[in-house]
This record gives sequence, structure tokens and C-alpha cells, in this order.
Amino acid sequence: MTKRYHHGDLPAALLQAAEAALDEAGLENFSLRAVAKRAGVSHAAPAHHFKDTQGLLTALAARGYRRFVKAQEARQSKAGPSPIEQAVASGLGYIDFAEAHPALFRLMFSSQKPDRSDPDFAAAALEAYAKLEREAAALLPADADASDRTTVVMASWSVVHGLAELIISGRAERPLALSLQSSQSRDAAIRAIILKVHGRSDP
Amino acid sequence: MTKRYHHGDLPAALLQAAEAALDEAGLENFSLRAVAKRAGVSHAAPAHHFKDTQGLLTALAARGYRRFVKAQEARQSKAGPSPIEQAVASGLGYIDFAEAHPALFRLMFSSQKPDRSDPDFAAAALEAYAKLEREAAALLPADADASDRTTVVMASWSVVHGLAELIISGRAERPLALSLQSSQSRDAAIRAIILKVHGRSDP
DNA sequence: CGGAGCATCTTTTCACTGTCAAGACTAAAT
DNA sequence: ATTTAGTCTTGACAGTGAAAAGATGCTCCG
Repeated sequence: MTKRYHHGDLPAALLQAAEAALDEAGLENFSLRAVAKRAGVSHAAPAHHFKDTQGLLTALAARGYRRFVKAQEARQSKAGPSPIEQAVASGLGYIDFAEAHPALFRLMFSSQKPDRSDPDFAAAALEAYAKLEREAAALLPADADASDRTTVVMASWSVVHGLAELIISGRAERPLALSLQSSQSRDAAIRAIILKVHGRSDP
Repeated sequence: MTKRYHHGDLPAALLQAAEAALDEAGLENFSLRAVAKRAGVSHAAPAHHFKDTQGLLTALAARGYRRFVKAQEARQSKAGPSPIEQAVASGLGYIDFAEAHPALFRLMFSSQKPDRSDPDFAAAALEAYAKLEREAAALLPADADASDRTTVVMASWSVVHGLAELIISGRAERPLALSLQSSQSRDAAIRAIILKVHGRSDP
């Protein structure tokens, strides 16, 4: 990979650099110029591939949603086939992703920076939501009415999302002390919290 | 209120201006210079009262936590005395606050900007958490073991917090359409979601 | 084979940001 | 009344994102 004037695949390199910068510096210290420098390119180069900072972050978030879904699927493939086990596994994957990439997670869910009307972003986000909705619906009888369905969807989503936010902001550390636990007891603690919302106890 | 060299109570004016700026521009577009201008003061004036931007935002967040608790109490005073009714009312107040001041809410919970080791901030945040913990504990028999207690605390907190985040980021709009509902049916929808986590159905 | 055209990248510039240092002003204390 | 301390302003600096204009090299058409 010699150093030529034309980079070769700058968009990909920028996305990679941006994600690394996000991981290291956090969303609130994100700098387009730092990303360009990291990719070994001038500070105005990104504009030709992603119109502006928002464009780059939007692309990054869309990419994030796809990996986010994969993190959930990774957990689900190791879990039992029942709807409740699948829902718990999905939640664990949700939280795995948030912990592994907190800044990216915040970019995807808590930030105003990405352009949500971007087709790629919207499609990726919608797919993640549709998956969640399917899994929640599977917990109910097929003839459940729409309002019950909505309640279950939002309750499932809210616990998992809220727990993810509380964990990555460090607020769950005092009560749960997740960082001190083995991954098994960590999973068990999260599992118990998720199960609460489905009116079930432990196993 | 004549225009003199010494402002009189600049710290208070800055906090007020900062909150207004936060409401209008959002956390991600927050500018210290804009706040100074809004307060009718030079751009370096804030530094004498709040060391830097972080200092101002930390003070603002601490103040936010106190108003946050009041928003919860306002709901609770109108609710029945049972632990479950109090918990639901507390959650409704939590979400009221988030909807009324989304940027401040994000500053308090999802931002790295405030200095959490600041005594004032830490005290205000801890008080809000202690309140939540008390309310969750009241839902359990007095002899419940510690791990059950933790699970209930985190489950209650997570649903409410997650729902608040999803609402202010606009993600709950498609499923819930809160903005189209009357405040009564809105409250009922939120109530149903919160009750889910306590294994209870409607009233 | 050789330009012409074009996408890619760089350089320069601008307005804006937060922070720091130095100075101007005022109030309170001696 | 004069010092002293606190409050605010001014001016400077390095950093930011964006826009415009220039340099470079790839590609394709003759």
C-alpha cells in the first residue's frame, strides 16, 4: 500500500478512522480534522466523499446499525429457540454492542448529529427496529390486540435500551458492579432484569 | 436594572441563559460564547464564576437534578399512596422532565461533559438515585434479599429511563404516537409500559 | 498513442469556538 | 483616601468545520 496521491479507498479508510476516533475520544470530542489526519489525508478530503461531518457520522451510524443487529444475532444463535429466550438473547446482544462501542451507540441512538432522513440510515435503523418488533410480538398470542402489542414492544425495548444507557454512562456500576463480575454472573444479572419486564422469574 | 459594569448576579444570569441556550440549540450545539452574549456580557466573563465550559455545565446539571426530583414529586403528590402508584407517578415525572428539557436531561444522564466528581453534582445525582432506590425497595417485602432488590431497582430505572430516551430521541413516536394523544391517554400508555416491569396489568 | 475531461485530493481562507493573559473598572476594607 | 480584592473586558492563540480555488493523476475517447 504505497503512498500515492489517490488513496484507493478513502471512504472505507475514513469510516474506519472515524470509528477508531470515536472509540478513543468519544462522540463529544469527535473531530473531522483528526479523522482526516488519522487516515493520512488532508482535512478537506473527507468532504468529497461525505459532504460534511454530518454525512460521515450518518454513514457511520448506518453501518453501526448493521453491526448492532449482528451482535444481537450472535447471542441469539447460542440461545434456546423459545420466544422468551430469543428476546433475552437479543437484549444481551444489544447491551454487548453498547458496551463494546459506547460512542457509536450514542451516535446511533442519542445524538442529533446523524441525518435520519438519509435513506441508508433510515433503512438500517428501521431494520433494527423491525427485528425488535418481531421478537416482542412473538411473546404474545397471535390474536393480541394492537395496544397490548405496542406496550410489550415498548416495554421490552425500554428496559434493554435504558439498561444499556445506564451501563455505558457508568450509572449501573454502583448498583450492579458489572465490571467486577464474571461474564456469566453479569449475563445472569442482566437476564434477571430483562425477565422482569416479561413477568417471568429466573429460569 | 440599569447596565452597570458589575452585573449584580451574573452566575444566576449565566445559568439561566445557559439553560435557555440548551433548550433552543441543544446540547451538541452548546456554545459558551453564545451564552455570554445572551447574558449581555463579554465572552470571557463566565470563566470567573464557572472555571470553564465544563464548570458551567456541571452546575447546570446539578441544578437540573434538583428540578428533576421536583418533577417526580409533583406527579407523586397527585397519585395514590401505594408503593406501586408512587412508583408509576415517579416514572411519569421522570418522563415529564425529559420531555420538557431534553437537552438538560441528556446533559445530566448521557453526557461526559459534566464533572461527576464535583461535590454539588455528585450530591444532587445521588439524591435522585436514592429516591429511586427507596421507591423500588418499597415494592418488595422487607425481607427480600439484596440481589432481588437490585434487580427491581435496575429494572424500574431502566424502563423509565429507556422510555424517556426513546421518547426524546423521537424513536417512540412511530409506535406510540404520543404527540397525537391527549395527555390522559399518553399517561395511560406510559403507565401500562411501566407496570409491565412490575408484573401487573392495568389498574 | 496522446490529450481532454474528470474525480480525487491539497491549499488557502473564513467565521466560529474555548481558553488564557493582560488590562480596566468598581466595591469593599483598612 | 488609598490599597486590595473581586468583577468584567479586551486581545490573542490554537483548534474546529466549511467553502473556494488550485494541483494531481486516472480514464476514456479521439
